[in-house]
Amino acid sequence: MTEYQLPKAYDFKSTEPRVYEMWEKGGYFKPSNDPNKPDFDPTRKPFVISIPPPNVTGELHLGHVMFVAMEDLMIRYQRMKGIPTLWVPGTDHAGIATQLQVEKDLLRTEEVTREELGREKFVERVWQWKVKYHDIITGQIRRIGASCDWERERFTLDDGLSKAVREAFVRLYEKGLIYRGPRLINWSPGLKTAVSDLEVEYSEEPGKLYYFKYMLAPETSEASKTSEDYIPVATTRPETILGDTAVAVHPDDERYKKFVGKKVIVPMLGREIPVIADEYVTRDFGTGALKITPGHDPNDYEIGQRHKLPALSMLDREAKVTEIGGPYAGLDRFEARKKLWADMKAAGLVIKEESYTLNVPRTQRGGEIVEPMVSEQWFVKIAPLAKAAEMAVRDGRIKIIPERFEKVYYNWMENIKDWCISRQLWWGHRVPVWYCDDCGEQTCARIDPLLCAHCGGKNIHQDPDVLDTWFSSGLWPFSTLGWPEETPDYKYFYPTTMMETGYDILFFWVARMIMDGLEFTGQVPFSTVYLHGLVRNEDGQKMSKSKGTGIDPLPVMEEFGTDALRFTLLVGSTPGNDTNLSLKKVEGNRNFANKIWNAGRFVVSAINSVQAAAKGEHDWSLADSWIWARLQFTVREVERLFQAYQYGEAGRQVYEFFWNDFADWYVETAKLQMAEGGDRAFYTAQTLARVLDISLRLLHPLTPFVTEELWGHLRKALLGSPLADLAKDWPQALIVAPWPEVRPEEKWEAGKTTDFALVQEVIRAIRNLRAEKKVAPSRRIPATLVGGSKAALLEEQSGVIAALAGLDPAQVSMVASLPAKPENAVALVAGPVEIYLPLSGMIDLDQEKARLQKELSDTDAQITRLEKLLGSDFANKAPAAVVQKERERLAAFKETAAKLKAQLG
RNA sequence: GGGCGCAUAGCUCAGUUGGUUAGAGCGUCUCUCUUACACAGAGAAGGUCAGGGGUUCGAGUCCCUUUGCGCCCACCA
Repeated sequence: MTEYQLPKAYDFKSTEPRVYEMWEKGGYFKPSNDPNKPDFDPTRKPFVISIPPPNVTGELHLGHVMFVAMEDLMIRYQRMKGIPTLWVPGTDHAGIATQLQVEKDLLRTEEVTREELGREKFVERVWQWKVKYHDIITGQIRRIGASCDWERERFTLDDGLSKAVREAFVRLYEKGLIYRGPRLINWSPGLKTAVSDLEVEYSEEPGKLYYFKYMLAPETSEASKTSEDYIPVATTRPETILGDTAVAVHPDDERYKKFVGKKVIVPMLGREIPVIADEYVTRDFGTGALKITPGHDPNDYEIGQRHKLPALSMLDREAKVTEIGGPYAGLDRFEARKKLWADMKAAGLVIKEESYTLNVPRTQRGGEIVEPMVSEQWFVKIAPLAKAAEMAVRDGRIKIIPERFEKVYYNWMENIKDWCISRQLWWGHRVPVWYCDDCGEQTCARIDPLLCAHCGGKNIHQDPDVLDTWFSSGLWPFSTLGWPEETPDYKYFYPTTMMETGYDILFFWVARMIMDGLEFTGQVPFSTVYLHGLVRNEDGQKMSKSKGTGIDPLPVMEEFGTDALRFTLLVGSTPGNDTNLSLKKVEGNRNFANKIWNAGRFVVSAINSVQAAAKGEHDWSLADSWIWARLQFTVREVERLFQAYQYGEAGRQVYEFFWNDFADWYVETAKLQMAEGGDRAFYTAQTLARVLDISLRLLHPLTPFVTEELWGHLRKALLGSPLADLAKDWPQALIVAPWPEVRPEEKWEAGKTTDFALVQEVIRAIRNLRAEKKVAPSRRIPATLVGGSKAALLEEQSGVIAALAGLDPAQVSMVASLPAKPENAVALVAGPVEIYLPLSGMIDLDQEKARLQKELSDTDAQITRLEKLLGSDFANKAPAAVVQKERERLAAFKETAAKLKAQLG
């Protein structure tokens, strides 16, 4: 006999790393059908996920745990179904984020700026950083249990992906979809780079609306010298007055009609600018007159284009006033605002200031106020790509879950603007364009050129800018598989199956992958997009490192185990909805993992106690049939819910099955059956083992570590026991054990589940009364059960009932009927069963009567309700099955009522 | 300005083709160291499913509307 001394509490700390190493070393993460191997079968359709690559910035957060939990669940489920699965891991160089971190680090530790270090040296330092933090983050992803194929790991800046980026850029360039030019872009003065529209976040902040006078220029003011010699204008950014090139009014605005075509004087600078008419102006906002700064405002820029106004750059890259600002040149934008306003006040040009709530644009990364300015940048002409990407979702080639995000996606695609892809950074893919100093032409090339493609001159230099991080991320699903090469991996695993990520990067990433996938590979990059919600803290606040409201996943995993955290995130969420993580929940799920473990310990000890195999067919007890039926139901439900992407609900169902049905009820009855010994013990151990086995398989995608560990013990225990046959075909590890299927051929019957439910009801009724009457739990009491049509069932189950309800087996009598009501006994009614507990000395007759009376009136209320229901149109219009169900319930209630009435005499 | 989500037990949340006694965990209360587990077991209390209207035999679930909270997009100076 093999004995296992499993520890009382599941020790996840030592188990998790050991189990993960076993998986990784065992090669279980690699696809079962590898196109690079000789036995490759191209007809087997794979299931593929590209990981959302974590940044190499060294911050593990709950978002990572969330996507690993979700994707690992999907991958493990498919893998157990025998489908070749590939989960491609990797990391993202994360241009701005990483460069900022390294810059900060350098300044802190060595007190050098990147400029002092120089580009080449700085980039070297970032690579060093990358190596370090890559190891940290991938170590942490492993720690969460990600079963991805690490041998296929990629980095957005590695050679292969750089080649893919180059290829993509050149193709777009050659197609004319990439262009360079001066445009109004979002400039981050702190980061000193352009950022895309998506990287700008707006926050409501208190500010002021400044009203001032635009004086009419002298030579045209003759006619209205005395009364109307200025146009009142309002602005939230007075410093931009320095860059004004017009004042606009609505063409139909009677107040200002006479000014249109005339000139006004820019305060403090004396420049003359025209008054123009444009329908963009809202008459009833502010003063109804709008100052136009084409160089520093997107709307003004457009108006400027329409009216051919010059766009003056009155701010430089550090947001200091340029020489355009005359006397204010060199001042910071906010100092300039103050000084200019003060000067205007002194000059009598100020009308008033008003409190005003501003919508301030700030950069997503640095957080400082973005300054719109005109700058020479690279852009992708996005409309053609967007159209195709929109269609792919509209025609169903890509499905987004939850569906409501499809609308959001369409809306974005339809209103998309060209994408500014150049960044004035050093860390990233360099723009593959060279400028010729001789002829001035551009050379865009896949391989670094030595000569100008136009004049053949040698004096060429590469564009200093790098590409937006998301430019390379957009290629991720195919670049990681070898594109642009037609590698075996690319041919077999692309297009991928599932894109699972947070809804917050739908535009940043998902949309761009779809556009790029269609453009470069001619195929959708994945067929399903599953968007999970964001993980918030207990108060529902967005977790933020700067605000200190974040929960660090590592200590949580340290305290409660990875399974507990994963299970909490999966079960606590519905697709697309945010979830608040509370440590109480994680603790509860730690308890669940421990429950699994301990139920497993019991099963293993039961297996170990079996002396010999039984011969002949399996003899099913009522409890055996019931638990098996419940298990089959759960298997079917989990399968249905997994298919419908309702992972949380699936988790809840297994949880309930395992804890309530298996651990609380079946294990308790199994103890009695084990005690019988002989064949009964064998069959019971067999049922325990089979139910545990299948439960562990169902749970494995949700709680991989504890299930793997326990399953290993179960397998070993079985193989060393008379039950060895059960496990003889099992694989070495649960991670590759076949996914459970419903097996209806077994000898259980649906009717048995209601029989067991009745037994449970009888037991509960007795327990309930005992607790109510404060009968000591250790006290065994006599009972008489009147079973009516179910008398035989009660007789058969009397052992179970007695043991679980605390009855004295020697004083229990099961009868079909009683000639007379027993004296001095408390009566209970459980369905068709009457229970008499002769609790002499404990009965308060009036109290008893009141209890029964209440039960009767509750039952009568139900009868009345159902009779009314069945007498209504319901009987005609509702489906027959539903009506039938209600009829049966009514009959049951009537029976109970009759019994209760008899009791009350 | 446009769009979306949420509002269910004290707390955190499930409840996905509308089916009639609305569930769980935590917390609370009572009891129990019963040989898998006190990270446990047994029992109990607790909800007019935000308000109003409608559709239907039947609404937590579908439609309209009001209120409150949150998010996304756009960015009227």
